[in-house]
Amino acid sequence: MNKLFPSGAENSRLIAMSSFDEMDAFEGASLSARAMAARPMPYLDGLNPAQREAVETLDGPVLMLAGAGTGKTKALTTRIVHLLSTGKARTNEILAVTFTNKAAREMKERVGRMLGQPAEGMPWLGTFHSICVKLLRRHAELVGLKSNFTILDTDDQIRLLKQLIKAEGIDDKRWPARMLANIIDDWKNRALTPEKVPASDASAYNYRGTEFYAQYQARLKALNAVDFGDLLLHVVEIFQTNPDLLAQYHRWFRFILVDEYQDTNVAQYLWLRLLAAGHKNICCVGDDDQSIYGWRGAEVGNILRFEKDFSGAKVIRLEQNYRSTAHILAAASGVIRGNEGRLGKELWTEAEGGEKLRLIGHWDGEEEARWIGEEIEATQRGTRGQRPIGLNEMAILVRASHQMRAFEDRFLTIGLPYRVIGGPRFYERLEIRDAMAYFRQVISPDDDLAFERIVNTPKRGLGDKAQQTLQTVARANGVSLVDGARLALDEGLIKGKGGTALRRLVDDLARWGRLAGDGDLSHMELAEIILDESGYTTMWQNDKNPDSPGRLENLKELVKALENFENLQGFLEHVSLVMDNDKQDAEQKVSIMTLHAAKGLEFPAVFLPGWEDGLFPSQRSMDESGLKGLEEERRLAYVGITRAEELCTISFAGNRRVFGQWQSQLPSRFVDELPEEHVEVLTPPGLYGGGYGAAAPRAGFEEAPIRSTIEERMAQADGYNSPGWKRMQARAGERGMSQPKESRTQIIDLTATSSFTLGERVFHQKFGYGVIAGIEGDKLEVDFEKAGLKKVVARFVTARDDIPF
DNA sequence: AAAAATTCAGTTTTT
DNA sequence: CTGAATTTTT
Repeated sequence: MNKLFPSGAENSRLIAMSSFDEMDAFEGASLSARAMAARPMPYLDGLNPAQREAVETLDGPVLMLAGAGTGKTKALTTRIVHLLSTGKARTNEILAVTFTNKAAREMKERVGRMLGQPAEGMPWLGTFHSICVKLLRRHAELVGLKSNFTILDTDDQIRLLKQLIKAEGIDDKRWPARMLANIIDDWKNRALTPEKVPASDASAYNYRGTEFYAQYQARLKALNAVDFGDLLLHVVEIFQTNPDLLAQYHRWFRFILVDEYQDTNVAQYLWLRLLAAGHKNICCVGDDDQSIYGWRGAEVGNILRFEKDFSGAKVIRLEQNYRSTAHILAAASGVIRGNEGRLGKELWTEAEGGEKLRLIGHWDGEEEARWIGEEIEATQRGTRGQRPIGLNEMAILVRASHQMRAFEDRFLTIGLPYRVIGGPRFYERLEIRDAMAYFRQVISPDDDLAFERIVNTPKRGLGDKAQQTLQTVARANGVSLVDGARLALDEGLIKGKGGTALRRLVDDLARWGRLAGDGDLSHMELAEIILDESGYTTMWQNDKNPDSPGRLENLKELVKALENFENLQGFLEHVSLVMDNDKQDAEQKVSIMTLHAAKGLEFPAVFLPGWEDGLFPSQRSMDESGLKGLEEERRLAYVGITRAEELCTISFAGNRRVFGQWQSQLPSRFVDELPEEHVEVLTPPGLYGGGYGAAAPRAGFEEAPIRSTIEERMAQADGYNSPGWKRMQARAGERGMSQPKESRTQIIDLTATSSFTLGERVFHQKFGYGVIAGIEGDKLEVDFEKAGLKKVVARFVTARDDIPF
């Protein structure tokens, strides 16, 4: 045990720290090395050769390139077990870092299961952020913080910045705080402190970005607070400026494991490099083809450079896939092949058979949702001719969250149970954040941001002016806002209704603080008291909005969640780091989530809607990051396809509502990259080929309406490589959209004004035949024979005699 | 100071 | 088209 601690003359800080560390040291070490080594190693049996190599290569740097579904987690957890079993390391000597809490939890569980004992003794298995919090609490004073610092979330961050911006008299309309927050985040991701921001970034935020960054950091320090980026950055700084302390950790963490290495940003990379500098026993696991977080600072370069960074690194490829059919793998490979500069990896499988991927185009987003809904029901029943698949085993993966809406709408109307993963998070809801601000204020009275949030919530008659007074008094006396409030009250600066209410709040806060200190009450009781006596609960009870009852429910849930924690502090810490809330309900539901949220998951049946240029690949990615952006989008496509085990259905729509405005869409370029021989094109009769709803060009009769012949339609129907398809793809280049176009996906002139006339007989795909009763720009009022009077968008309607059949 | 009206910007993706 | 945020009205 003693060898873990520095012997002889170390400076006092290290000694002090050692005693701090002892708890961890004794916690984990249980089985003696010899006892473990003598045991057989049955856990190695189920591994394929590559996995086995990854598990057994314990010393020196290892890069495990693990493709999707190749048993990465298995290899990683087995490696930990192997380290422990061979006596190479004890539980507390392994630093294992993940990105998500979910991944950390899963790893803990699996290690525990394999060891046949709870893995509680892995104190250093966690996310980058949670491990950094642990480290930073120990050494906070080295960066001028107190160890009870608060962790701000994005919301607090922006409010803080807004204050700074306002104070400088800048129009935060032109220069939003949001933008500044993103800039600062980006700098922090790149491990740049205000002094280190390069000159090339000087123009950021109207040439005042660095200035504000420095101000912001100073303000954080004054508030004894850190934001997310700081967690990494402060720890890096501590290590850089305290080599002896770092050396201590080198001895401490004898083996380092990193999950999802392709997602690390510069700060995380530096952090790892510092920690691994001694022994170089670092094993990074990742897949360059699944790097999809470039936009938030992840550097694919980190994984591409690994061999250079760690000389003598062993690179092990896991390529045997245990998840998907050969068709799915081939399709995924076909798409990802389009990327340059890959480390190179080809997934293969022993599995045989399986269905091809399915590709289908739809008229618009709503029809896509409708079709997928029906398809899900058919798949569930097994009507489609293969085994019935439960709703839990199906997922819809979208590029952007706003796409979810169409599915939710549709599924609600047909009563198909669904769950949205990664939607608005529980702890981000207004009422939860308010409640937590109360808790924060009670626990740490100096938390001015919390005070600002609660001072007039519920309404206490303390408006802008009163709050301004508080700020002034607090600042003039150099005290926190609560204390400032006390002073202001004593001075009689705030009178009347607001004064009374403020006095009451201040007294309440003090009282709750004492209750918290006494420890006579459970923290759950205390929480309830705070919420009730502050009038916060009452506020929602009196609110007549339809969502108020839900909010009250959430507050109840919040209090219930407290059960699992020792005290309020512990809870608040948990919340700031663990923002997940996948409450597992037992019901069978289809999952709807973004492609990003789907990474690491798998489903027997996967639907990938919205494969349209501009949506996926997203226009924004391509505008902002050009080819790099496109490649990341392509990796996203790869991630999407490889989530599927048996059935993968890709779809696109010809028309979609964007910003409330109808837009025509072209199929994604990724559609073209799907290898033909692994794809089956589904073509609902009558959808393609200028039939329904094809508003034949009517602006100006000079242009003869282009209409596909029946032969052409039939040719088109058997594949997306048909001439019609190719022609449409060729037209993708002309982004002008000025002249009417015809194609199987109904490219329609958006700029042409409607040329329908009153009284004209028309046809609408959903409502049938009708007569035009009114015209408003591109909107028509149509009196339908069956459906009655409706307003419809002109291009949904075609003249009666356009109907071909 | 609170409610109502009006404008405005935004849709990736998140530890 | 929606929700947030700002401005105007009460």
